[in-house]
Amino acid sequence: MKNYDHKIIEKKWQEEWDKNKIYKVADEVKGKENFYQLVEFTYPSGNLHVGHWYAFSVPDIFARYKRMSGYNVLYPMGFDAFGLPAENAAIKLGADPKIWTYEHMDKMRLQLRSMGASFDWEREVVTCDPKYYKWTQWMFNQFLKNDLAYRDTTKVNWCPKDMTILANEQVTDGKCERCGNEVEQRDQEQWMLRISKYADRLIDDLDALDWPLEIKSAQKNWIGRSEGSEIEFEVHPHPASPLAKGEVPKAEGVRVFTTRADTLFGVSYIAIAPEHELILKLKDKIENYDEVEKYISDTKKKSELDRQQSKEKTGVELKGIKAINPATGEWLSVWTADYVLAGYGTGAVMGVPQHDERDNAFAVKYNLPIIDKPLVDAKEVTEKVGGKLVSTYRLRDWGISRQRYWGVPIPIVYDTEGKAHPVPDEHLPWLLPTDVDHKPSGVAPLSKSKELLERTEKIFGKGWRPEVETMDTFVDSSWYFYRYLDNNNDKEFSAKEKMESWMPVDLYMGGAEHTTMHLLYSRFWVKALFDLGLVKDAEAYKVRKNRGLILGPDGNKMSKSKGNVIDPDEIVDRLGADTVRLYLAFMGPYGVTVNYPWDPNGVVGVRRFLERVWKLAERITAKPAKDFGAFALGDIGQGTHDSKNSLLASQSKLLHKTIKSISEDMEEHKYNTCISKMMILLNSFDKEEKVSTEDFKTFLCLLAPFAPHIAEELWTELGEKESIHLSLWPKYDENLIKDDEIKIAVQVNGKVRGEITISVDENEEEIKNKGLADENVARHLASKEIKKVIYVKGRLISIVV
RNA sequence: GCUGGAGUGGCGGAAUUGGUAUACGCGCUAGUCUUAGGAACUAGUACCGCAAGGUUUGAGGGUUCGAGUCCCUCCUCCAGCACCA
Repeated sequence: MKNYDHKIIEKKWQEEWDKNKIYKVADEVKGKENFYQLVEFTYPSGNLHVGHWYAFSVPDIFARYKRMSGYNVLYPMGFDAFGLPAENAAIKLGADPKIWTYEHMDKMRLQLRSMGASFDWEREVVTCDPKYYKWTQWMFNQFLKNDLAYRDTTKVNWCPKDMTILANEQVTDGKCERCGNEVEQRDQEQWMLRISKYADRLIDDLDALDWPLEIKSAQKNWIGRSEGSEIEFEVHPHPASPLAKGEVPKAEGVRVFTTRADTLFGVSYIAIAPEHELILKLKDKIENYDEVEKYISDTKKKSELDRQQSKEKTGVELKGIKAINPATGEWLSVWTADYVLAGYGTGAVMGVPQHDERDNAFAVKYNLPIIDKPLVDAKEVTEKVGGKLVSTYRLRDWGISRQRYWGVPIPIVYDTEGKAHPVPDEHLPWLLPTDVDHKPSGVAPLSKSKELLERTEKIFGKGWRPEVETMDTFVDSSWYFYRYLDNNNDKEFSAKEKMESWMPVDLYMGGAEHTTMHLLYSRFWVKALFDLGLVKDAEAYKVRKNRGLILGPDGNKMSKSKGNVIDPDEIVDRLGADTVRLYLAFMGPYGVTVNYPWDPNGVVGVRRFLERVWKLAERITAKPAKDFGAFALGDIGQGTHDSKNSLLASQSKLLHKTIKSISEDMEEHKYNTCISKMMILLNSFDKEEKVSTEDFKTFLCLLAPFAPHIAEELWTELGEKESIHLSLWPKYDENLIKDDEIKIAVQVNGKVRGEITISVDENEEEIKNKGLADENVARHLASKEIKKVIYVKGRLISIVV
């Protein structure tokens, strides 16, 4: 046998598996249960990093384990191919975003294949393919018809120099991250999806899901339901104000939202958001309107993030107007303050310095009364003052419009009056035009496409114009898992019977960073489809596991500037895909959000393990010596385990114990301990003079999900004709793992003082006596009086003196 | 600040879920082999101590025959959210 040359065997088997299509998945297989394992598909950045390996090759271990355990496993892969990097390449390098993206996908497909993962590539999904986004647009149309999509104005960060909208994270200290220019808040019309309508169900349906609690609570907090009261306070021009001119003050109402209606008697002022409509309405009655106006325009300069982060409370009193506390009839001053957010609740709060920290800070700063009144029943008082009990949410509707090129065109056209109409289904996919200039100019790139305009006029009539916005890429990833099931269907987004056989997803593994965005958007999307009768489940993911990050060797996040980036291609080239897979799985348990640093020595240690497996195989395949007789290597079948043969019996015992515990750890995604148990087994095999071929083959089966190439190679060397990956996961024999004799500890006052060997059928009294008789134990008992002797079955004896 | 998670050798981590703490791997030390070794193999390796023995799971307390695991107080780190009324 040759040396372990990963380059040769990995290439060979990847080609062989491809050729024989061993990972091709049928929708139904007689006698097998379907198992749908999903991982978040990747953006085609053009280069696979260690994070991708961790995200895809480690879950592949589980997919392979499930397949060997008799399930019909679907483990698909695709590309989330729309998005900003392609467009930035277009702006910077003059690249065509489509060509850029498709070239990157070609490159990444090769890199992904080098993992030796068991993806069924025939089911690949690419979100920028018109065959895919036709259905994204179709779903948008469905939502539009059912009042789940609407047009509204929202505030966005606008960089006047770059003439582009910025995400919150692209704004630092109110300045554009790229050019350093001051960022403005600008009103932007956009298409919105009514995720807020689903807020209650998105919270309540979490209960039935088998998801980690931390994800559930993160989503709950994100949605942020709070139950409280809406109470109206009358607002009057104050009779004493010179602007009131003796008129009978006319009342306006300001509704406040509070979770503490029980503190209504302690209200000392009212504060409204600077954007609140009341300010304009009472413009004429506000004595210090100039000052108020200045405060409002100052507020506009701050991003929402800045407003929320500043610790300092600021505000301006609206002089000349007062509010009345509906419970007490007392006059209250009215303020505008930027700590009150227009988008949350009603955009107005009642200030209760006695019971709220922020209100207290505000009251102290502006010298407002701090009123200490007894609490009342919240429900009762709400009703008494004519308020109502309501829930309010932190979650806002989802704005899906982007003024970008490389995305799904929103399938809307406007008639000559400017009224919006959906592009009828027969014209879908509503294609992304190609004749655009990518240079940012302050308007959406699609507005410069002649082709799109001509298409629109040709179909709908002269004077009609197309929507020029594209969709947020979170839309694309909200439903991709349905498309894997039926990726070539041009009649439906996915056939009902295919969804019937596969959905919901049995296991969804992904990054913790997607907990509140992707995962929540997708849950909303599924519920909307469900309500429209388009899918059969209101939740798509039965089990979700989040994963952590792989850090650089220095314990920091990998980044080019820190120079701590591990290049997987280089390591795969040097040590092999099997080694990288095994090492990533060995670092720690999967499915917990813990970050592990990459240890360049650790990965070599794992390679060593595979080398030793290879050497053991060499011993086994070597020509058996003639006089080995009944024990000849390679000659012992699984049926020949015989307790009279002590050598093989002890070997089998460990083997079967290992099968049992690896199977258990697999189910909990503790791949690290699976590997350590394989190492222990190998250590024991190495010490044996003889190892049966059957036992070694069983070992290879355990190894196969982790290191699929080397396992396949050695399996074939041992004469097997069919792929190891199509064989069955080993079963353990309950009788073989039973111990007749076990060692138990003997404690004196909680400290281990001895160890005795007992046989399983010994009775408790005998065992206790044996323990007391142990030499070292007896020494510690000395002449002390024994108060109690406790025997924990099969574990220990505890003696109390 | 709030919420969630976590603190175990020099390092990544293990611990049958309240029952012999430190499995497995890395690193380190010594040795064997070698022209050489950043290879391979063998042995050792939680800490203190020559030893007997003692100590140890972020700190302190508690429950228990027995606590890394349960309870209370505190400290530190990580993640998410953050003036949410």
